[in-house]
Amino acid sequence: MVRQPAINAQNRPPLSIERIIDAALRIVDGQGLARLTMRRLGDALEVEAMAIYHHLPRGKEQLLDGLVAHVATAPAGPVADGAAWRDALRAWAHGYRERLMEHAGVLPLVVTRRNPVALTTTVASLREILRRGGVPEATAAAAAHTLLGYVIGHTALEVRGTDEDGADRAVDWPARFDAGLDLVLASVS
Amino acid sequence: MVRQPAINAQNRPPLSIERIIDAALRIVDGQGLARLTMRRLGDALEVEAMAIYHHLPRGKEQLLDGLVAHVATAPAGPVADGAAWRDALRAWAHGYRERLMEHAGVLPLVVTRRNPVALTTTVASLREILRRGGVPEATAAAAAHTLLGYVIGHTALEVRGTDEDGADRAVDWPARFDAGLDLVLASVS
DNA sequence: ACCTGAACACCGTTCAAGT
DNA sequence: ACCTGAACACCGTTCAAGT
Repeated sequence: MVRQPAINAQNRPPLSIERIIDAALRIVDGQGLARLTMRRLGDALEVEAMAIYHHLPRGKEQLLDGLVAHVATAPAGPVADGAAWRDALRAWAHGYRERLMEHAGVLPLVVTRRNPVALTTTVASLREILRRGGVPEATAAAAAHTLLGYVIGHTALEVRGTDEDGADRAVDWPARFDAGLDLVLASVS
Repeated sequence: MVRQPAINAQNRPPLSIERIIDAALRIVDGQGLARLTMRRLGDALEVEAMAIYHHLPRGKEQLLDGLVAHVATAPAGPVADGAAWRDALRAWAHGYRERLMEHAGVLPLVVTRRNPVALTTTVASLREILRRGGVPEATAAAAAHTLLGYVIGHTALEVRGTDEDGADRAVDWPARFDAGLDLVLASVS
C-alpha cells in the first residue's frame, strides 16, 4: 500500500501557491479586482479563507504581489539574429500588450506595487536585445525603459477605453498601438 | 445685519465638493490610497463620514473619480508659435510627469477608472498642438496617444522605483524620461 | 502540516432622525 | 439643506483549536 502523498481527509489535494494565484486571477479577470476578497478566494478553492494564510503568510499583500509577478513577468526571448532586434521588440510588445489586456484587472497593481522583480527582469531582457543589436549601452538602457513605459501606458489608455477621440471618431486601438510603437522604435539606433 | 450665508450651527462653513476632494488628496498624498476611507476623510473634515454622501451621492466611486479629474486633467495650453510644437509638448510632458509624481497615490486610479473626461481632454489638447504645427491629422492623433501613454507609463515605472537597472547601476530617472521623450518626439513629423 | 471557527477591528453604505 | 447616530453586511487578519 503506497502512501498517497498530499491527499487530506476531504480527499482533495492541498492548496498550493500556484492554485491560489490561478484562482485569484480567474476572479480578477471575471469579476474585477474589487471583488477579489480572501473569503471569495477561499470559496473558489473550496476552503476557509483562513487556510490561504498558511501558504501566503503575508496575506493579501503577498497575493497581489503574486498576481503582478504572474502577469507582468514576460521577458523577451533571446534572438538568434541580433540584427533583427526591431522585429523582435515589436513582437514582444504585441505579446506584452495582449497579456495586459487579458488581465486588465491587474494593471492597477502593476502600476502600484513597489519594486517587484517582474518589471526589472522584463526591462533587462529588452536592454539585452538592444545591446546585442549593436545599440550603445546608454541608448539601450533608455530605449528599454521607454518601450516598456510606452506599452504599459498606452495599454492603460486603451483599457480605460476613452472610446472616442475628442473628435467623435472611434479609435482603432491596435492601429494606434502599432503607430506609436513605430514612433518609439524608429529613432532608436 | 447681513445674513451670513452658509455658516451652520457649529460655526464652520458647510462642506463642498472642492474641500472634500482637497482633503482626500491630502490623505492620499500623505498616507497612501489604501488609507483613504470615508471615515478618515470625515475626521479630516471634522464631520461624520455620512455627511460626505450628501455632497457625493455616488459615494466613494464619485470621490475617486473626482481625484482622477483633479490630477489627470492638465491639457497643454495653446501655443503662440505653432512651429514650436516640439518644445511645447516637451514642456507639457515635464509638467504632467511632475503632477503625477506629486500625486503618485492616484496613479492606479488614473489607470483604472473608466472613461473619465480627464484623459480625453488632455489628449485632445496634445493633438491640437500637433495639428497646428502642421502635422497631418492621422499622425497627430496617433502621436498624441503615444505621448500621453509614454508619460503615464514611464512615470509609473519611475514611481514604482525599480531603483536599479538589472545591471546594478542606479537609474537617473529625469534623464531617462528626457531621453525617452526625445525618442518619441524625434520621429513625429 | 494543513485547515477550521470564532473573534476583533475596521470598512462602505442605508436609513430614520435631528436642526 | 445639511448633518448625525445607529445599524447592516461585509472586509482582512489573529489566534486557539482540531486532525
